[in-house]
Amino acid sequence: MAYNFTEIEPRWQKRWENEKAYKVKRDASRKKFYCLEMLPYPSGRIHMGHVRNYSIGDVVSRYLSMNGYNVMHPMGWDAMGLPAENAAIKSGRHPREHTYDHMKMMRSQFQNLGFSYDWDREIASCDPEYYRWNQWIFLKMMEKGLIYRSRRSVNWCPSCQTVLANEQAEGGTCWRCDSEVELKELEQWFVRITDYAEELLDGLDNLPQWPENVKTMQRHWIGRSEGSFVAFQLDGIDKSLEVFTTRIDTIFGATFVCLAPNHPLVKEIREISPERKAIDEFVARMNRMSREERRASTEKLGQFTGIYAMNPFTNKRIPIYLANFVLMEYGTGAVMSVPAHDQRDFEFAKKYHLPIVPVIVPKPGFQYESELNEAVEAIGVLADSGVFSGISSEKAKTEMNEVAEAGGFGRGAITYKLKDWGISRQRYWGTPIPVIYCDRCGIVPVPEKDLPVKLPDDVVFTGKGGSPILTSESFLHTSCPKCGGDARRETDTMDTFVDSSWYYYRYLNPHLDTAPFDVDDAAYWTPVDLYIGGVEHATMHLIYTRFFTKLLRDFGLLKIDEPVKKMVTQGMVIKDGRKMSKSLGNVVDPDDMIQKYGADAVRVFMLFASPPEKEIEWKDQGAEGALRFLNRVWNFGENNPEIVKAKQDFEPGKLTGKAKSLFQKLHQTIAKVGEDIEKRLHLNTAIASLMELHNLLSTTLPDGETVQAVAGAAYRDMIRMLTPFAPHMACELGEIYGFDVSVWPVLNREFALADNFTLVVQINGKIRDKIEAEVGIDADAAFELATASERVASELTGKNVVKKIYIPDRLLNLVVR
RNA sequence: GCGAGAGUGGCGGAACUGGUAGACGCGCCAGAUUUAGGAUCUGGUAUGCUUUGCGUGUGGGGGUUCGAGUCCCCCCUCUCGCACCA
Repeated sequence: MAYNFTEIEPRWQKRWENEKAYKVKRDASRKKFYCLEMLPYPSGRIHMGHVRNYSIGDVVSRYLSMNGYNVMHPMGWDAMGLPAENAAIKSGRHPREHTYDHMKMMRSQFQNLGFSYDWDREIASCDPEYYRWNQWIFLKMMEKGLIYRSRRSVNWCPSCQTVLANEQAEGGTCWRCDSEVELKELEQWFVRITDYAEELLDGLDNLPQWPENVKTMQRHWIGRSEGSFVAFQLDGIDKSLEVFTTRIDTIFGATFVCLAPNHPLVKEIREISPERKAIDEFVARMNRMSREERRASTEKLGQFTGIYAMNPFTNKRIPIYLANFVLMEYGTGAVMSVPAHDQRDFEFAKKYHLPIVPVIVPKPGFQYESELNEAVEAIGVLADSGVFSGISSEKAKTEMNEVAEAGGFGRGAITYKLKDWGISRQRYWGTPIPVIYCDRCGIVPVPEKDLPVKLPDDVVFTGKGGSPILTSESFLHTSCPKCGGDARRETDTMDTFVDSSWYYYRYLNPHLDTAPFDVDDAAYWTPVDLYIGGVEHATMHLIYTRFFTKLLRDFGLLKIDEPVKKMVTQGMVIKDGRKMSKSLGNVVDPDDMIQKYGADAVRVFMLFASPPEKEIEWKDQGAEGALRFLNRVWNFGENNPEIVKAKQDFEPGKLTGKAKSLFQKLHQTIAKVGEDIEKRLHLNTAIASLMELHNLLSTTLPDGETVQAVAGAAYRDMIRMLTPFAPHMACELGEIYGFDVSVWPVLNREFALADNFTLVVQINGKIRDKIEAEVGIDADAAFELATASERVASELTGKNVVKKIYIPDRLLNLVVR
């Protein structure tokens, strides 16, 4: 019978499902492996990126299971979020129905690919039994003082009267009605992730198995910087203004101060300023500028406020400006400007004709020109800096911090670019934030026993008039847990990044109703040994999830500091050199491909085309090639059943000739495939070496019983090694020919050693001959062999061999003069 | 601009610690089989030349070394990330 994947694949899929073939339990007697892939958003259809991501994880899971590991390999759904809510606005269907339909469709697509998930552990983040633990964690954080409320601006559509997500406000207009989007400030909930900034940064050093680029991106994202806060007294009002600087050593060169246009002090300054009108105009102008406009231009724009500040070190009066390049989000939203030593300040000073005073000598003997062309940003030795003149920048930083601290006008400090995590969303399809507002008691957390706070069903999805939750009377009105009086529920829901920050712990006990997960199970299964997903999550998700692990550890639930031992980011699947997208019309549908080539061939191609971290270009011809390979393997069995079933009655040590080299190749392949999967995850070369083995097997004509017996053994082991890649076909072949494909072949390195090698003879580094030689010969023997070659000998006549370099079992290089 | 990574046949890629560059596959060419096509099988496939051989060749230039795709320096190109972070 020809290889018929259409019949074979569904049959095995059904069998795996019925047998719960991939169900796992905690088992202290076995070594565990937690293999995790990023859970998908249930969009309804899987795409090639999913196929690739999950195929990689499936190979590792199956391989390690075959090697005796107790492998946890779960799957679930990142099921909350905006798309379902948008669909509800369009169709009127409840997001829940929509989402569960999608999950069902995608689950069956995953099953069509033959992935080895323990479906009994499936989770969906929209299930109240899941998100109640988001709420539980929120309450714990509240208890620990890690939650606070603050104002933050959101995109607001004045016509729909609703908050818009960034992607709904692209281009500055509302996605539904095209009105111009405004910024509106709302009270929102924040998590103090910055309390963990230091640990999140330092922890990166303990993750040797994470890609360097991901760690670098996280370091930049966290953005630690050491510097100083310094307060500048305002002239004329009893107020001071705090700046952050990393270069307090240059403070004697500070000739002005700049504020972010939205700095809170601006309101007070304008009251007393003679420049009030100009200030208002400038602020309005800045507010009109969109994010893109700001990003596009590096032109320095500023406005004098008419007010002055006192430099606490020089006691000189310097002007205060508003400047477009000062960001309210970072530091204090105010900077001291030292144009001689900071390029931005320099450009600003040039434009507004402000004095430029150098106070750092970068190198001994350095002379400043009368007019600078650019700022001198290097550190060096201080000059014209009062008592600090003559000391180094580094020393000055320490001493000036001390002086500032003693004088009560400053201190050394560390700031981060990482900001506290705003988790409020004015949306329906998310986890309700478990808080109640009472007129008498204020903000009251929902008691643990009342969890989960479920999303209401009596809501209307119009896309107008704020969050749909506001339309639910039953949800809105409640009683205060403290005083029992009338109260109102919080209507904000959580950012869905909360859901995905800890889901892999819930897989351990998806139905536990007394805790998010069992502490002992966590001690056994965690950390995740291998996590595979897209690089696009290098910062947000992968920082949040590290943060949650540290939180849960501090709540006493975990004993680990980091959630993931080895992280792998896989590259995109592209088509015609471009990202697959609906608008380009180049989307390849996995279902179509499975139908055409079978799941096994699709998997093999996806893994064979490229190493995981690289981009991969989908090509039908590539999948055809993979199918051809599988076909050849199948047909070998079909055409040679007596070989495949041949008994393994030979002594490996006594093999000779073809039988011996085939057996060597087999063991070389076992070694190679194992290493490629385990150490480097280079599944492409693993598959290549299986192809090589098959090529040798099919060209080694079975002449004689011993060769036949070895060929049979080689074929069976080859099928076993194919199981992680093409599980349906491998299982089918195992069943047809009656051998077990659930155990990985045993490697014997001794058998992998060849008897002969090709001795490469070089003269002065150029290859002059290649000679068959016995493994293990010494340099003299190699030299003798080489000189016995006519070609080498002719090159040597009349010349002296100055040096012989022999690399055992590889190469002999003769240096000749 | 800053940071990270990558440049190897017609294409995807291999070469793991400096030691035979191009494994494996795709495509292409030739042959076998076939009425034909498809499928399958066999062989070939970096490049130049005066082709039993010799030379050149891993983005370009230099260097270290007996020996460099691999290490070092300079330059070019591309991809990704960050982007006025004081």
